[in-house]
Amino acid sequence: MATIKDIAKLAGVSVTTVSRALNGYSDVNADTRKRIEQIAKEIEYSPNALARSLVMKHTKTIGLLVSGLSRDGAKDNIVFDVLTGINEYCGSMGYDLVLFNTTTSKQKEKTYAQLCRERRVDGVIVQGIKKDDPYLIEIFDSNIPCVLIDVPVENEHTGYVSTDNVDGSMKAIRHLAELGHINIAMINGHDQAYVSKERRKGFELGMVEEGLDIHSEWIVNGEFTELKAEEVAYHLLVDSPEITAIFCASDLMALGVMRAAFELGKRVPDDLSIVGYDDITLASYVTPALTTIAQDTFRMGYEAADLLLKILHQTDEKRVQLIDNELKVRKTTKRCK
Amino acid sequence: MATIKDIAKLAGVSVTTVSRALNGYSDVNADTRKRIEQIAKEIEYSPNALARSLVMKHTKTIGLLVSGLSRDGAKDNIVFDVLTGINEYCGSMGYDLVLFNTTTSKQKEKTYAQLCRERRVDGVIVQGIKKDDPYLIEIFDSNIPCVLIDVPVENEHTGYVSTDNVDGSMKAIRHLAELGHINIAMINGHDQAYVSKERRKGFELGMVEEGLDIHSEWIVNGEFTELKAEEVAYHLLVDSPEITAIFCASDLMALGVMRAAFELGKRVPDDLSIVGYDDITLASYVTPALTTIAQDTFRMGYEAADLLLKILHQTDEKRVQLIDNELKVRKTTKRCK
DNA sequence: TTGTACGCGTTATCAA
DNA sequence: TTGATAACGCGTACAA
Repeated sequence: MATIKDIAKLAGVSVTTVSRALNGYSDVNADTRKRIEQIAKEIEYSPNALARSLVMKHTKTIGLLVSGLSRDGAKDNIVFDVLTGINEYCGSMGYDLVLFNTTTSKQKEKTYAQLCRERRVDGVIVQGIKKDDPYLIEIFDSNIPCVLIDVPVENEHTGYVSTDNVDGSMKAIRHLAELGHINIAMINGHDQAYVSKERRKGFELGMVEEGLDIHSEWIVNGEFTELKAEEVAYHLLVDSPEITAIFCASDLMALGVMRAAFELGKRVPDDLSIVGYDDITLASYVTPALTTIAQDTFRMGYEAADLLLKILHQTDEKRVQLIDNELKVRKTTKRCK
Repeated sequence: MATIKDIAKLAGVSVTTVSRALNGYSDVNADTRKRIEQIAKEIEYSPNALARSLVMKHTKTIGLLVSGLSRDGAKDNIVFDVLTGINEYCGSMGYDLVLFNTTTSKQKEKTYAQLCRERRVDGVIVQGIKKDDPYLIEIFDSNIPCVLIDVPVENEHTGYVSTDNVDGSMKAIRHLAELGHINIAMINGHDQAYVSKERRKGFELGMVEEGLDIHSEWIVNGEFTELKAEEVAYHLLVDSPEITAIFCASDLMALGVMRAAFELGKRVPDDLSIVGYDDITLASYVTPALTTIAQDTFRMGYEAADLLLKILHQTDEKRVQLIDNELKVRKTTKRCK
């Protein structure tokens, strides 16, 4: 593989001159520059990013730490959407992405800092991390620039992007209340997710705001999975048939609830109204189409990358970026009988 | 950031010894090794992969060239699934993934070889590339180990993984013929995709095998998009109401055809049977659930990574890996009236 | 405008 | 069992 040394030899100049010519420095003769560029093209020279990074102290790469990069993560397209957003912005800024492997046990031995430092990534974007993940402390303590998705951590070198999950949930409850629903239940995710806490808070705030009673036994965890949500919703609806509406902390769980309702012979939305969260692709394709709180996940990724690069270049003091969410009324909610 | 030099100083030995100790060489005193490891931990040393790669001539990274990494690529979860499969295998083998940016115009100036050589990736996996993409020639001509998804290119250093698209399509036609369908149309993708050619061939072979007439005007391109497929299917069904079944080269397009049927007041599957291709997540969630030819896209990614590493280490002569596909009969196909 | 010399952090060769 | 020393490919003071 060709190096600047080869070019130097061929052009009869020193490597310094070649380096300067190729990097667009002004203090190099126009003729020599042209000659050098010509030769570079001829021998198909590509700069060695490794060698360059070694001396330049930056790699122009962003590390990606993604938990949901597993087989069933495909159903909700959230991870993918965020990834796409990150990719879009990073690409436009000349940064490449490296996917870290946190899934396999082999790599799990490595600490967060080790992972990042080995590859010498300039910064990291973290997605799908749980509250009790040991990485979280490391992220905070290390001095590696980092942006998290949906996990509020703030620091000199770390920030986050999220949506207003409290407000989003309140929108859902308001919508349900407007339709005359009083007995509203909630299927939440799990206690290891920050969004779950927020969405529950929004649920409760919304209920209070609307003057509705909160039955704490009507708030159950569905583990963010369709199956578990189906199961808990089934029992919930059997035990408390007076429930007329369920707010779910994710669309996937809402799908599970729809199944449970079907099994019990309850029609959606006639007998049971359902509101989801996320607006995944499936939401608008299932029948009936799911009413949900939409998050612009692509934009979350895009803004995360933007925020990270700003932290990197210290061009901004901002450490938090909130994205709008929006109630999308479709076919799973209806006026209470 | 700590280096082996720091450790050497602290331990009172040479860098050579440190290097050997940390890399598990046998010719180093047990005591010194222990001391070195101890110090390494204390000062939080991580090896610099850049420096190592510079001398080792390999980076333990695989480059990913993905075309469908765009916002609407989320609907069909194919790209994501393949990515997950690649990630799974590479992770288990200690390889990291770097996502190349081919989408943005800025990076589009770079040639394939430049992209790969700059980052010094050990190999590349290419997905979603079209027949007329200039990269294709480069992939063949360069000597960079590469595995393509669904593009038959074979070489000393390049191979591919795919499914038997001819056979898959024949399965679809056989199924339709068994149900008594005679007037079968096909919505294909576009001419820049290899799979389109294959699936068309399978369609035709299947029709011949079943003794059915092929109407060439009943084979139209839907560009692999839902919208375009809906449009062409609409016209097709208006012009030729005798059509009772449509085979689509992708599930997304099948969804478009379902819409077209709905607009025309045709019931699926009573008035029109539809078979898709891919078995994306949406396929089993829409109503009626889509009959389709399922591809194990996760496995395609997994096997692609496996094949690539084998080419890399020259442990196998194999350059092609075919994955099974399978007809999944659901609710969009029915006996012809 | 150009060249010399050094350093980035590592591994590898050879000699001690 | 250990240590100098030379690479790897590049950028950059400093000198010319």
